[in-house]
Amino acid sequence: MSDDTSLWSALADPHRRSIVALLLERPRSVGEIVEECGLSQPSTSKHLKVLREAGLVRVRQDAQRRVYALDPAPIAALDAWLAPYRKLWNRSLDALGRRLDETSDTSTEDPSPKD
Amino acid sequence: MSDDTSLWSALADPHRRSIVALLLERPRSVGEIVEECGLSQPSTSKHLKVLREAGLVRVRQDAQRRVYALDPAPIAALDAWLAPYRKLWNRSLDALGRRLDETSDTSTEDPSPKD
DNA sequence: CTCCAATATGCCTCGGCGGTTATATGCACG
DNA sequence: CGTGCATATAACCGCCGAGGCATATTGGAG
Repeated sequence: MSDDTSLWSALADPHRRSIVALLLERPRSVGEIVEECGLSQPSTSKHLKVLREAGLVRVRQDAQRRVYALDPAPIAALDAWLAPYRKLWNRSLDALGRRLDETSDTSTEDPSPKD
Repeated sequence: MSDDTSLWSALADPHRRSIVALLLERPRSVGEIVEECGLSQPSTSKHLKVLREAGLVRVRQDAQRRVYALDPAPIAALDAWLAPYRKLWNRSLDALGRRLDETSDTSTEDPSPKD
């Protein structure tokens, strides 16, 4: 059930955004995630449950370990939500940039999210 | 300044997302917003305060009315946050068989969304 | 079968959020 | 100056979410 609200509220938590950022690098087991973001194991498991129910992550069972990985679909949904607004800020950036420069590409320059 | 968390949690509420969507069409006074999304006036004012403090909206005072309008900057921040993940799901779409001739730049290449 | 390691889940507490009602503030107008 | 409209704020309350601790569950090793 990945309705928009569960997706947004899943990402509203900074710890969960950290987890998502971790999983962007590579899939990880719960233990790794616990160690990386310094939360307790039960708390981490709960966050992972929220992310799971929001459709943001998937689990693969490997012996006793459970390896979590990002599911790109909800990210795409976010992107779709964002699309109309992107027009808006492109427009206003354009209005600004008209006086500044011709740099129309102010987008993806950030290789690593730290959040 | 609006940290990421206040931005995300501001958008985590469906009513606030409705308000933002309303303001995407055009700036509106509080009364209009109240009428459109069916909330009470105090509740609406609170939501607007949250959006204001997240930097998502700005106010212009017009006599007794206060006209709210979208500020595109935080939307751009969201877009920036999304960028690394967008690469991910582009990749997976590719894995599904889509042949995207992307060179190395999967950034905003002006998708020209239709109205 | 038993024990252990890895993870999930239940209960409890607490702080914050969203809603409502009542009230304050600010501005225009007679 | 007082009245009325538009909006913000205060005070209060119910609820949900996040964290901690203890415990259940599951799979593997011996």
